Amino acid sequence: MIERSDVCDTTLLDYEKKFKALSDHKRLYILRILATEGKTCVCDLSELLALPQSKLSYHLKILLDVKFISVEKEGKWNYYSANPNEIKKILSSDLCCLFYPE
Amino acid sequence: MIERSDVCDTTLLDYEKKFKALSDHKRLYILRILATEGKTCVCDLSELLALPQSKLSYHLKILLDVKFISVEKEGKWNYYSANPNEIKKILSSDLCCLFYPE
DNA sequence: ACTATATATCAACAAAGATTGATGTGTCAT
DNA sequence: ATGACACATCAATCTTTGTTGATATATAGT
Repeated sequence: MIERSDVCDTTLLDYEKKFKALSDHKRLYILRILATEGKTCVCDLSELLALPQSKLSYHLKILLDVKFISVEKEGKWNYYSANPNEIKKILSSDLCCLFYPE
Repeated sequence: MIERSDVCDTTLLDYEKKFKALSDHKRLYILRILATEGKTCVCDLSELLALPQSKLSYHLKILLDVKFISVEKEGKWNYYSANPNEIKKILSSDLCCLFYPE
């Protein structure tokens, strides 16, 4: 639970950053794919989303920075996956079904 | 409740817009003031937030567009207030306390 | 009608974010 | 060690947002 006393400008800046990460439909789409498909490597994502690799890396980094997703390195591949808990901290349970269908 | 079938790209574009509205700490701050203080006119907001009128109007419009706030005209004044329900549709209950302290 | 106040809107500019193509780095197979 | 692949990062550019100061509109009081 967030304490009222935490709700200072610094906190607002943190949330600004998180909402900024969500304020792009490409990134929302990426999140949805990762949430529903699970662990996925960049090259597969690139195909699924029809996004060039470099653009994808750019957007993945933004989502990574605010911890909505995380990476695991396995040999040549980087597997990305969604962090349900971080997402659920922010979004209403109704909205979560955008990413996590019942 | 949002149906899985609604979760198409058009929907994502709608959410993109809502998150964009939240992705600025000035606007988050405006929301918080409106949520806690209730109905407030632009001139009072301008003082409370130390924002010039024109900048404030710009940000209010963005919040208005996505229905997080609404206006009532009364004589010379425009009174803005937060729309708790619209905000609660989007944000987790934890996060809502950013705006609506228990 | 005139003036003052409250607010919205506009045009010019500045700043931040996104896209593109190229280059760099690490890993694997040969 | 060489070549191919997976990916990150970078610099240049383009696009979108935000800011500023000025102007426009509406209302209220005199």
